[in-house]
Amino acid sequence: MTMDTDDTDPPDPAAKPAGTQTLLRGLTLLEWVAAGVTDVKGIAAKLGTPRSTTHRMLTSLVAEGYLHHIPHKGYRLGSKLIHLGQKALEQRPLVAIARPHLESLAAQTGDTIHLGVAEGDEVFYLDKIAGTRGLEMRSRAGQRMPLASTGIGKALMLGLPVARWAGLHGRACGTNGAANGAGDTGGANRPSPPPWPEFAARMADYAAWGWAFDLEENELGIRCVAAPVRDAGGGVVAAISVASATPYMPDARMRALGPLVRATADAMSGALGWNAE
Amino acid sequence: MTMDTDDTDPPDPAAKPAGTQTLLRGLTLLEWVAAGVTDVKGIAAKLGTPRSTTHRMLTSLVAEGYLHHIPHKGYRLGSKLIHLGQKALEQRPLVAIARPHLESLAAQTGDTIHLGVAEGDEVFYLDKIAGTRGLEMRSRAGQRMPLASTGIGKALMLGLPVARWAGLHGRACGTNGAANGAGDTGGANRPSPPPWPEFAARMADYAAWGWAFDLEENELGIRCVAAPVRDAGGGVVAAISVASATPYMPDARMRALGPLVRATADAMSGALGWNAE
DNA sequence: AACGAATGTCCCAAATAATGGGACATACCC
DNA sequence: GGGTATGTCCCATTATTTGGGACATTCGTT
Repeated sequence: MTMDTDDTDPPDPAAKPAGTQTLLRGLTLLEWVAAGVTDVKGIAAKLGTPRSTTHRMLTSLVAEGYLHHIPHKGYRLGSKLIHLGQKALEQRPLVAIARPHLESLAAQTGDTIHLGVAEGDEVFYLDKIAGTRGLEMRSRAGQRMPLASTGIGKALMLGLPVARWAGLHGRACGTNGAANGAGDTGGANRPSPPPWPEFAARMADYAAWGWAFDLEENELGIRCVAAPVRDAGGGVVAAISVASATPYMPDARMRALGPLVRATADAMSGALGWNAE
Repeated sequence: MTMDTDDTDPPDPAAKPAGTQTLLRGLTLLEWVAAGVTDVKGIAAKLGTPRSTTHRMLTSLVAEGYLHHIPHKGYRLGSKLIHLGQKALEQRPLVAIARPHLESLAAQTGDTIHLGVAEGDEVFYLDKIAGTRGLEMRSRAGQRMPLASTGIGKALMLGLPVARWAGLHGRACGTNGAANGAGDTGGANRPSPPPWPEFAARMADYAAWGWAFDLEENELGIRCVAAPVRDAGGGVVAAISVASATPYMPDARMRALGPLVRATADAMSGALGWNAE
């Protein structure tokens, strides 16, 4: 038979303590179809249900739009699933999903944690957990910053076409608060990112590592390590970062933090449906 | 955004000829959650099942990852649905075939590109490539819209019998969200298509040209140019469109875009086995 | 601090809803 | 034309669900 997508894909070996056999079976059926089993016979086999029963479910699912039936070609996932999937994405309160991970990271590092997404050419902070090191960063959820001048921003840029990097870099250098509605916090002398050649070189490294640094390029005295968070589509939808005062962030510690931050970001990605492939 | 707990959203009033009550109920439950009903009581009400039964299904669905349960906040769609939704998209060969063409169009125009198919009296968006003009359209894959009120929809109508045009036009005017599964997020004041005589006249032009326009008839400030995609059988199976804010879409540009969009659509048709007669 | 509303949990007897074994008619593949 | 995978229907049997209720909790409000 067609050895398409291998077997053993969506096993769903779990024990069913439930009292909803039919529902769960149907759902499992959908998963097998998602895994590439498209013929009645195969599905019945995977499910362990007789042809009769299997076919009945199949028909119902098609009638409701959860499956698409191509006469003599087999079954495919239907458009209702596309719709639900999209809704699921929308409903996912990123902040809520992220919280536990952020807290875990905060607990492990003791530093300030940020969660942000890209909005236009800027980072938009969605959440923040203050560090326990005494000093407080004046960042806050709801704030914006140029993408190219923050750790989170650079992590987010890893998900953008490389062609845009130069432009974003330029914006971060020149535009020091142009038409930015946000009342600037204070110090007018914001540091600038390094010149383009070096910036590009660093970004290349960050891309290779899977996490990014910020070496006092945005705020003097503050360094941070960030990593991108991906969703089911593989696109970067957010980024998280661990930031602290330079004294607490020697080079060695930053290098050590990289894998940890990335691992946390990846865990979040998983919660969003991402599958490393 | 805020998930207004609308009513009348995903009714699914259909008659259940099936022999799979439990499965269908569970699926309907998912749809209500997608529509924004997040509390047990509300769901039970919508479903017409007792608290006991409802809760049992809820628990099973959560256990399987189809729902996400936030302790005292209610239920949300789970990540398994995000996954299935993604797979559903992947399984549509059309999406895969279309991608490169859409990307090419996006690169050439810099605007937002959409791919959609007809489902009943509506357009079903399958894919979208956001434009590079900064502004973001709130459309998304998995969404539905009346056929007669979008550029893609009109392009799709070119493949339907002329006899149905009037009916579809009427539906787009009157029905402001009938049994539409999409919880509409915003303004209730959606523009209407032009009166029938003029609508018909324009459609005739579109048919002659091989592409269609949308002049802020669906969304104020948004104009678009669309063209139908045909398969080997010659039937219209999908449509693509280039959309942007009115300032970027002066009449002259729309006229120029027509041939380009159509050429891209034809290229896709070719990939699907279509041969211009 | 107390109270009411909404939920999370468990039980269980009844009966409804799903099961699965078959018989047939078709549509394809070779 | 023979073989095979499916689409369709039936039906008696029984396993699967159902749904009413009692409690323990938790939360928001008074």
